[in-house]
Amino acid sequence: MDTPHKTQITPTPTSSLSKIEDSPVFKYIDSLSPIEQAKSSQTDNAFNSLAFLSPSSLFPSPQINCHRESRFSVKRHHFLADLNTRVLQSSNESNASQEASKAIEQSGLYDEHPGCLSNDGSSEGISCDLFDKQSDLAVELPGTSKYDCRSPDDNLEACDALLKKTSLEVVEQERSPFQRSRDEWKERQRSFENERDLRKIRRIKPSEEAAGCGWVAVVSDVADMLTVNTSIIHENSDGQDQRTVDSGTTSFISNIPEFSLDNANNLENAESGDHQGSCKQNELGESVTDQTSCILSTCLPDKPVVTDSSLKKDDKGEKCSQLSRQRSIRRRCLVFEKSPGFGLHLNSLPNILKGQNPPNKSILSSMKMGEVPSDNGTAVTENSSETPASVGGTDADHNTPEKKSLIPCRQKFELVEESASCKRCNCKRSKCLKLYCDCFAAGLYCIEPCSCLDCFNKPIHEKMVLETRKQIESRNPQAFAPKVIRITDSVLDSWGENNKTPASARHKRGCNCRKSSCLKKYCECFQAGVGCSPSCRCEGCKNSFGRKDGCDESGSDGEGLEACEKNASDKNSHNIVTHKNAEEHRDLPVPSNISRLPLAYSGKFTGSFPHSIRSSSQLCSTPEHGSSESSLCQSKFNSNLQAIPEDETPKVLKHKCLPLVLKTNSPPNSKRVSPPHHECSSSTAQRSRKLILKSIPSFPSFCPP
DNA sequence: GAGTTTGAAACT
DNA sequence: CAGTTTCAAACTC
Repeated sequence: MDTPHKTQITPTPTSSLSKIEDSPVFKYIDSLSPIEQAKSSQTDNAFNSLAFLSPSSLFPSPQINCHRESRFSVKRHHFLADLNTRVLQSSNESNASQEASKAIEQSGLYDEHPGCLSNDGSSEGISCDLFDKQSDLAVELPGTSKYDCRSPDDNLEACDALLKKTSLEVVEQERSPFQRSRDEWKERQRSFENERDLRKIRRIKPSEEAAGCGWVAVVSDVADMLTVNTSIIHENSDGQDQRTVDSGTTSFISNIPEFSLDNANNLENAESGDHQGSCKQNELGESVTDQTSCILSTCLPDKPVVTDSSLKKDDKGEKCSQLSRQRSIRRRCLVFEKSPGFGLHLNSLPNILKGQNPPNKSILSSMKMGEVPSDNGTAVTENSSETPASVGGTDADHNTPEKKSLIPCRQKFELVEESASCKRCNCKRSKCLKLYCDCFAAGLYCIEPCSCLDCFNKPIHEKMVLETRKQIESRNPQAFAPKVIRITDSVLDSWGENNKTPASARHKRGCNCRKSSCLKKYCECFQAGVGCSPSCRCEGCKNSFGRKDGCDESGSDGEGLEACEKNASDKNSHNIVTHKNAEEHRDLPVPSNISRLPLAYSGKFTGSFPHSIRSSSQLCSTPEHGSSESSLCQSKFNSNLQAIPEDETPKVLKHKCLPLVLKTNSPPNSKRVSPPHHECSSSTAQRSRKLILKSIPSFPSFCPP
């Protein structure tokens, strides 16, 4: 590998691919070398600035943070203990000159297969802190290595490699606390920087994709990002080629520059070439078609996730295929990390959808992003709001809970961002620095597809954006929080047996519609595909997904339904999908044979993309979502539900706001928090209140923390 | 594509 | 907090 060029480093938001060579990624490589400690603080400074200005920090979408946090914690708990043990065991074998990053990564791997090493449970004298911190790093970049360690053949090899690496960890322990601390900080900075670079690279894509956000472009884009960890997979799983520096970042370095929309093959080759000669050939032999599939697979979790375990290394080809899938998984994970504030904000949903272009693209994305087909052919809904341990009960045999809980989420984020790269806002006067701007509201920078004027919502105006954001948040802490949250069935029940929507979600603050009867996308509830709740102040609510007064949206309400269907048929009739089967329905409130686009497909999207995206199970757990009638309409908006951050719900649930939240749900400064309108009969209003009170115990607080 | 409608966001 | 204005998306033609 080429010697990194160390001098220049401060990547600007507009840095190009050419700068990658000068980018932190290379620095990261440097960091892997033994002389790292001798580096000056200059690097640190650079990192500091970058770290704090990175898009992620700039758009610290609450849900994102939450997600990360939860994810980190989960992983840590899972493998820290094992790691400690492992380190002790391997300390005797120290022949290491391996990079810490690899060790860390391995730790993640080990997490997946603790059994690959004898676990005597001893953890004497090992600093838990060290691993704890390393684990963080591991999570940030390649954290998902665990996914790759699934195959039996890989396990042993990976474990061996892991043992080798641990020596480094031991060395780490011997260093002074200060030094360690500093190194750890550096590591973190690098992680951020790497992430930032990835984003930059991706942001360059839009221009390249000028043609219009073709699905290929999007996929490629994703793949491009995901490339980062590919080598890791091979190295970890094969252990045959340890020559490379092998940190995720390193791999990234080698691959990204080579990657382009045109040479996805190169990408694949580069990934597999060093480690899997046979596999390489195999992949090559599969030609462009396979290329696409490979790339797609990277975006699509379903296959890898579900079928991995079932894969057998019967032959190289099979093995290669497996690796390819594993790669996909990793990539997804990485992408997730990079995502800036995912457009969970309701405002973002429309944009995301609007950007969808060709149906095929959408289909591809949808089919793989949101849906995680089980090996039995059924689809498994995402269920990430659950704790990893509790997720994915359907096929735990295949995958660890974490797989399900994490991958789908990442995919969502990833896809959202990708999709968001397409057409988005059209602000004329807000400078895209107000919540009027969908991009800004979603925590995203405006990019080429936007038609905005005088836009300040760009990386070059980071400070301004950040300040504005802070300002808005100071006014309304929930301004950038998801507008739609999941609610529990019990809450729904408390509202009234008939007030269930396909998705057990509701607009956090409720709508305030007066003329649209909550039957048009003017209504945020309707737009999100959720029913109105008692917190809505709408007048003449006819929300087909659930009226404020508790009227069932299902068949009984001909008018609402009619409107819904009409609306759905207007532009998206072709998008209506049919239910798959009862089994799927059970998990997938809004079944669809097509997309499961995790990203929110809001009604705003009027393209040809097939809707139907089902919402995550967490969101739509109600079994009866489906009156066939409403399902038609519902399918159209299911995707919106997906916008609900996987981890948001838990977070919300954590908040112990009073049950009467419906009244207090509005942010401190929220507008239009007037009492429910009188259109609805007072009796119904009262009933709603009573119900609310009843729901106190289980009602997920809508109010901010 | 232009104009209108709508309701959230912002402002007073 | 309520009323008004601004804004951009949704909608209509």
